Amino acid sequence: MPTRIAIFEDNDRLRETLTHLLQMNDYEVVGNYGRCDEAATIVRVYKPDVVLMDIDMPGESGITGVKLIKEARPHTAVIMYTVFEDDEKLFQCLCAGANGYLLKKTSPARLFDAIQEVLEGGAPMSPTIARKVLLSFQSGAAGAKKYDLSAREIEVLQWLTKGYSIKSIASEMNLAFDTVRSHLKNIYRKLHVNCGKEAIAKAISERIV
Amino acid sequence: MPTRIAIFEDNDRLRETLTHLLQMNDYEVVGNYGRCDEAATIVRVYKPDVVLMDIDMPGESGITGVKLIKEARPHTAVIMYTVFEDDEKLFQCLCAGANGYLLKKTSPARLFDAIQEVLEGGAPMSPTIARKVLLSFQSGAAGAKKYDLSAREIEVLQWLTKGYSIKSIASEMNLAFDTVRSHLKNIYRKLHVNCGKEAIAKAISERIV
DNA sequence: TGGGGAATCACTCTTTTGGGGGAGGTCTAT
DNA sequence: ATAGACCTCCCCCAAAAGAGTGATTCCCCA
Repeated sequence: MPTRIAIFEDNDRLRETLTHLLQMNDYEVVGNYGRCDEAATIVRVYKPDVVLMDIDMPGESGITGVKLIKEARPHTAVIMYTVFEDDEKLFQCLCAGANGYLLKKTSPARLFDAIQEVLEGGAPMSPTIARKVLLSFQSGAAGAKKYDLSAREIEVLQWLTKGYSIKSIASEMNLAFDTVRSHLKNIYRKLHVNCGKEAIAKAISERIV
Repeated sequence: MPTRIAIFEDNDRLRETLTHLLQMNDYEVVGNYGRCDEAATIVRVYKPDVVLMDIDMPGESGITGVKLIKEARPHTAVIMYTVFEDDEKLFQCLCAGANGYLLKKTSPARLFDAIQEVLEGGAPMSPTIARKVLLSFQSGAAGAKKYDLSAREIEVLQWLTKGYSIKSIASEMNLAFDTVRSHLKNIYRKLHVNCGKEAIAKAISERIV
């Protein structure tokens, strides 16, 4: 049986074009919609295998759309299909559960590949997107250098981000309690924070450690 | 001029095969090595555009290899080429700065595509790898459900992970100081931690919030 | 050779946190 | 209606953390 596809895209012209394009290639388009407010109901009723989701639409955004679909029918594969390539929207989509992320400049051939890929459990992404995703993992030295942390300070910060108390850190590093505290004071100053909790939040979210 | 490629792979047979395969397709293999202890020097001297890097090798691992190469010559594109698809090794490679991650079952055609893709600033990944990467962004509800946190507790935890003090959280949420503390006590119990610092570390690294 | 940063440790003082209670209200499900 | 959750707030007390100040080494480098 053919792959069932639903399209959420507010540009009427593009939506129709996509629909025809897919139909000509033996896909079954089970619905095409200009907004995704009812996305949850739609996927429950029409049970698409794959959803192509735009981001910028009237009413609920495609980001919300992904959330709705993933809550309603988690195994539905959702491929974002958008012009946006800014980090903000990208990572919001990924966190919402998107299975792929294609830019609209993607060729039809690649679009078909992507649909196939996502059906096989992959995660199709446009090259620049994949790059952003991998870059988001880059860690360590960059952040530490940025804040000019010394080797010892980095070490203390690493223990801190594991949730260790000052006493425990001192014990682990074979240092006096006050020495660790001294390092921490310098760390807080360099990171522009006022307490260990902020330091942990900053260190982890900016991947300093 | 042809693309310059260096190969780090401890299996002699595979290494030779790869070398010939690449040479037959107009790539210039500037070196192939059975270990990556000297990777830093090698990339500095031979200036490859792309490096194919195995993980399991005698001496330094390929993960260390990526770090060395990225420190020595950051714009060198490194594609992991390995049989491993466990999360541990995968994310270590990505954090070390890998630009791509291919499983050894990848077809030669796809390998060439990947080299081209990484040269164009992309991030070639085998489908199952790409999937793991995207999955690592899935956040929120999953973790929160796992630890059975209530809506209010999640809200408090979110403020906490931003580094807010109890007093500030109370102020932000228009609650009494003791109410926030009460929520925190329950959060700590549910997360199996003993203090806010541990809670922040756990919440962020497990993407509970 | 003198300055400066890093690393080490010490003391005091105040504020913040965590752990232990308890208590009253709402809401839901049985 | 009764039990069990959340959510809300209160008290006490001890431990931990933060802020300020200062001192001693060691090593690098200008």
